[in-house]
Amino acid sequence: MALEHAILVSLLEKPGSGYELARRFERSIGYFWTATHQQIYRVLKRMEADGWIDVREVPQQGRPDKKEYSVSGYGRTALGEWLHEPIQPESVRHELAVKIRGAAFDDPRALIGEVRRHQRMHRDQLEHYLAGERRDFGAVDAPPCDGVRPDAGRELQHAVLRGGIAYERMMIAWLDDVLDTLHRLGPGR
Amino acid sequence: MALEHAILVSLLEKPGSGYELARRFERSIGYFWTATHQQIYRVLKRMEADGWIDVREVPQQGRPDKKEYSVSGYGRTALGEWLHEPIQPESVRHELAVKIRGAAFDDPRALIGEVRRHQRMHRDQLEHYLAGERRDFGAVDAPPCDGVRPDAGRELQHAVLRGGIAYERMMIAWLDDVLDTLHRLGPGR
DNA sequence: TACTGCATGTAAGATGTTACATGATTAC
DNA sequence: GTAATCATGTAACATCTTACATGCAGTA
Repeated sequence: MALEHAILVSLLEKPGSGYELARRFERSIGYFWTATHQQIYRVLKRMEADGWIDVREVPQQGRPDKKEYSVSGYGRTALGEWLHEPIQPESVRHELAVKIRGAAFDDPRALIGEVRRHQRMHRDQLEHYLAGERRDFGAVDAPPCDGVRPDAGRELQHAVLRGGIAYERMMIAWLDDVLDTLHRLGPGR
Repeated sequence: MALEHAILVSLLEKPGSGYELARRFERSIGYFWTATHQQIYRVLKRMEADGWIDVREVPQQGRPDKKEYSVSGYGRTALGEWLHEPIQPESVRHELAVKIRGAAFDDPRALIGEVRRHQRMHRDQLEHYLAGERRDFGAVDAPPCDGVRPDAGRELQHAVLRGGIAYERMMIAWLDDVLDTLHRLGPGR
């Protein structure tokens, strides 16, 4: 029941159409919460019916008109309430871990290519995050100047991005470990 | 479409009933793939109908009879095929990350307690993993003796466990970073 | 007597995925 | 002309979650 809330956060950061939200869920917020455009349109309708968001028809030239959604006061309250609720344990799905354990019943070395492929994807994602960090948060971490209030949104987005970076680095290192293990084991049973 | 395969792996490691599988999905394999007993019973039925698993009625004394499932040759083939398929990108859901970004539109400091709670849970999970590692894989990493074939299943389970350990350590460190950030930001807008 | 563990299920509803559908503009 | 981008949706199906349901044995 949190796609609604992810959408609220995204619309508070910047109002936009269903299409634009779908694009954001392919990057940025999508690194921590995925959704397809079909889901988004369905949920936007419900949120509008519930009064969490307002719509504004935006006529455009050279491209189809769009509906720009923004968060209503009511939606903001709903987000606040959600923020104060404790999170319940998330359901985990690490398909690669299941495959690694399954490899014991097959030829373990057959997984090597797949693990390498994943490692490459994680390296790419890390590069992507680091490029984003350089672009959006600069290379130097300037110490906060006295009297200058740090921008909470920016700081928090950066903190989340640092989490993504730490995750990718951890995965790359772990997959090195897995590759070592797979190489040590001979051909399967 | 991978709960089937997680069940195949678990049943290959050790045959068992639906109830026992449900318990395993609360520990061990459950650290990488979650499932409730309702899901498990439903999928076991389908797998049996598809001939992936065999059932054996086991009468018991002092407790209800159970159905012990084990993987058939056909199921083993299905697992092998799945192992050779490339994994497609998994859908991510990090509710805490969404909340952290959302905190910019509320009082960031209100999240501190929740973040601390998560950090405690990750510390507990780390302790749990480390205890399991000591118990199941011993404190010393004995160098492989010549001629002694390492047990693939054991080695791979250990590799997956090391992944869990690395993940928890990364999360604990990142949440320290997040706590620093939340403290630096004053009360919300 | 009440609770916990073992053991198996059904049913309803929410959510997520995949495929289909339309139509204009812009770039190659 | 062909493909990609912008923009919005519907429909069917699969999966997941939550609640309900049963019944016996052992323990506090």
